[in-house]
Amino acid sequence: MPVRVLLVDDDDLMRAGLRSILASDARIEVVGEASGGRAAIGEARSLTPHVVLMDVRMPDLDGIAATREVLSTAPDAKVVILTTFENDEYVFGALEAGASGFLLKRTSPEGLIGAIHTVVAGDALLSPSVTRTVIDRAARQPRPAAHTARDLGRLTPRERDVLELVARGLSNAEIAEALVVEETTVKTHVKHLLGKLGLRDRVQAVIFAYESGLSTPGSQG
Amino acid sequence: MPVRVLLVDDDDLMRAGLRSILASDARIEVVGEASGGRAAIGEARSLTPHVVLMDVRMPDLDGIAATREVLSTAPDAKVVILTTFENDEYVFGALEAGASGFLLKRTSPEGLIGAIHTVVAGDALLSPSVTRTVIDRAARQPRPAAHTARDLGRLTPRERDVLELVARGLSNAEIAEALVVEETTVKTHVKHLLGKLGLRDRVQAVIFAYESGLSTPGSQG
DNA sequence: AAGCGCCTCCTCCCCGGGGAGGAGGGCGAG
DNA sequence: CTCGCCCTCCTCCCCGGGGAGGAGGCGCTT
Repeated sequence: MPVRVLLVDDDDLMRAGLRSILASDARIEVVGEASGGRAAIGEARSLTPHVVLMDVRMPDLDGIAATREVLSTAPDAKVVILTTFENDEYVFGALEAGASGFLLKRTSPEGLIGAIHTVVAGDALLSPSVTRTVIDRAARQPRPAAHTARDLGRLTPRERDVLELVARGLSNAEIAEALVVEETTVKTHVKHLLGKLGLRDRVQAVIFAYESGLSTPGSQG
Repeated sequence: MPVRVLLVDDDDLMRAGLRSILASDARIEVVGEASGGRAAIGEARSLTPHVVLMDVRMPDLDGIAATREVLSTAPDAKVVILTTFENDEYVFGALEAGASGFLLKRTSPEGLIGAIHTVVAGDALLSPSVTRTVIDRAARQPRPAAHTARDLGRLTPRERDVLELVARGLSNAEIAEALVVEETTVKTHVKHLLGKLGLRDRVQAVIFAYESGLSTPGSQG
């Protein structure tokens, strides 16, 4: 039974190239292609590939977000990021999204084929130069976080107020009391900020607050 | 100019085997051997190898400590850990000590030779199965702190598991899936841990996790 | 004047989550 | 052996919170 592979890249030529490289291994079958993140999500669902080779930079939805989506609907699939750029944001974004591999496009054809078999075996793999940066973060952990500030900027002042209180563990009723508005108003603000930040519920909002630096450990008892 | 390599392993046969493998590559020269950590430190100083292949389990001084010592006196040297055991303590100990690679002894001869050239190029490299654990730690993050131990200590292991996933923003259903138990079981654990910690709901549990150091900013996206 | 974003508030609806209480099995300590 | 803790799972119940949709007022820009 061959390994089912889905190719995701906005560049037609790149997909064709990958297809021809993978054709050299009889244990690998390319079951489909997608030229964007949105399409990839649909294809991943309908084609049930074992491995998704995913580009990062794509017009409609980037590879990181697409990876997150694909894995949420198909947790058994393995996603290998394939990109030209070695970029910390990409690397950690991809890994946090659940990617099993992060390869640079300068990888050899044999390396790519080997990578596919490696991830189906349940192991992970990174390009050597990427490994360096990952190790640095695993050994001692700094923290970048740049895009979260941008997301916060999308919130209105009132929404930020509410988020802050949500992150303190207050209920909607308590927030309403604190801000001297009705509870329904609070619910509206919460609804909006969850939507803007792409979060499911207030639990994830608390996590977001801490991860983005809006809240910090020690800021309360 | 060949790559100068120092072999460190308490097993004579292993050193002989490594020597013969490396002999197949003309770009590599084995300049010395050591059968223990203490000896390795001295040899590394006098022989100025580019790469040290270091075993972990050794009688007098283990490979992790030896790595730390070697690199403190010869920061330009690259240390590659070579071990039979894939052990989290070894892996992170080695990486924190500054090792450039962590290979299992089941690595192929070609892989070993490739590894040496990889690290001299300034890159790092891990065995695939090790990569998996390193990624997990780089993506999510590390350890509880000491002062939470009192409160956390009141929780059963299972309750701590659940708290950790609650703090990641998972719903009860998702936690159930992750732990392979029924949702009702998860609800029971959640109920108990909330009671023990004196918290009202899972939102406050997330806050507790961050404030206590169980979760840390940077541990997720 | 028209349009837009923000804040405020509303209703209807549904679900996830937490409370209460109970039950069986495994396992270690006394 | 028995007691007690832990893990597992169950039912019944209720409420908080989030989704959908709408509305009025205010102040900004065009």
